[in-house]
Amino acid sequence: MQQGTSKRDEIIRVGAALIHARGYNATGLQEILDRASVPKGSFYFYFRSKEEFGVEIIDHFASIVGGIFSRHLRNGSIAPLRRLEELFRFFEGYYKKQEFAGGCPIGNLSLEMADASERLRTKLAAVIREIIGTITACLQEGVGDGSLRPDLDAAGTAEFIFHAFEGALLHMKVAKSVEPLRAFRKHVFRYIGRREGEPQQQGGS
Amino acid sequence: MQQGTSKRDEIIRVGAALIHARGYNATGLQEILDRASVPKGSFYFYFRSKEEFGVEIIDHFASIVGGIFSRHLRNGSIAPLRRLEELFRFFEGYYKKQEFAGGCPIGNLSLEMADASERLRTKLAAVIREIIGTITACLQEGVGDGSLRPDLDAAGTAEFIFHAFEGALLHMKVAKSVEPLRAFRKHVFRYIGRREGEPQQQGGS
DNA sequence: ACATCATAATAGACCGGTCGTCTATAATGT
DNA sequence: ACATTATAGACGACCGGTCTATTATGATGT
Repeated sequence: MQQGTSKRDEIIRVGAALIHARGYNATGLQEILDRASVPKGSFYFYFRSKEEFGVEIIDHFASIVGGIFSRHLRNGSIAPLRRLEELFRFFEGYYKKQEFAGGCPIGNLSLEMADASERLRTKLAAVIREIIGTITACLQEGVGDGSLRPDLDAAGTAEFIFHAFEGALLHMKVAKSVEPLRAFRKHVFRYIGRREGEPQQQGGS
Repeated sequence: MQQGTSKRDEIIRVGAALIHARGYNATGLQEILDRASVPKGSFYFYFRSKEEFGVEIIDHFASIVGGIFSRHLRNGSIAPLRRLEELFRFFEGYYKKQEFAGGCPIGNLSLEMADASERLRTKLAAVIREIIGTITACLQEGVGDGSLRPDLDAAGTAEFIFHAFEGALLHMKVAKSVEPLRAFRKHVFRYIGRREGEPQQQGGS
């Protein structure tokens, strides 16, 4: 009985992987179903339409990506700025393993689907809002413990960091290189006040 | 009628607009050809394949986007930092007019096509490299005239600015709001050293 | 002027894949 | 026995990119 659900989950799992690799429009239902060994007709028993399925795929990605952000940024056992560092170091390792393919599934779907489906657009916007919220909370902790300037605009800075990260992932995907992620890390931490592996130098206040 | 070429250009013009609005995969040749009033069969007289056509579409976008960057950032009549400000102000106005639809055509195609076509990927990477180069040159001018720290890593900073900008456009597209672009401008100029919120100029437009 | 010929351009057939629907069947639980 | 849950896959209508055959066009040689 629980296996009934697992079949549905399998469609989502396989579909998410395929959509992450090829994109939403370039991925056909047939291919997903073939790989999941699920007959065509069953799809419309589990999902109302491809768009409906897309919403669930976004939920799936949101829980994975959001989970990574949360696990790192809410880890109370290390200092807030350090958490940020570890987070982006983690992503760098992950994407190196993937040979820079795929990129951010949320970013990919955002650019591909925002103008095509209002349903998916609002869903994606909510996911992004939450991720930025997680970063914001971490920065606020940094303000609280004195490692960041007391007048720091945590929400705006978190948003800016998210922008730079997404842009770096885009650049990484197209350049097939770690370099964009390196530049991102270096400048993000310089911006918020931490030097990375470099001689500290007066940044001229 | 030596506009044999103009017919070809018309296909590119119409195709670029459609691909900018809907994406590469979601745009069919048929729709492009219908709107350009060119029969289906003629397409393969002008272009070898859809991918070949894609390369030309990227060239088209590159000349438009690259042109905007160049026109602003190589304008010797105003100070380098001011050029950057005007550039992003210009984009903000443009996207407001478009109601935040479309986003950056280069960014869109990068995420959609980088893993699907090596041909398009390298082309897109080159376009991005050139844009970052234009920003780099502008920053170097700023270093030269003393408005930026002498030890500024111009190339890395330019790259970082590009990342943040692309990320902001992504966020703008999905949130359908100017706010991401506002946050981007505020933090970018805070990072490179210009204080915002202080009346420093009249909106010269 | 006329026939010839290469090229420019068009027309539409072609096959395969798309999403989505439909009916038929099998497993399950009460 | 029977409704419910799930599987099965054919089918339709349509649209995708590509190809081959055909027709305009225009230059050339006599």
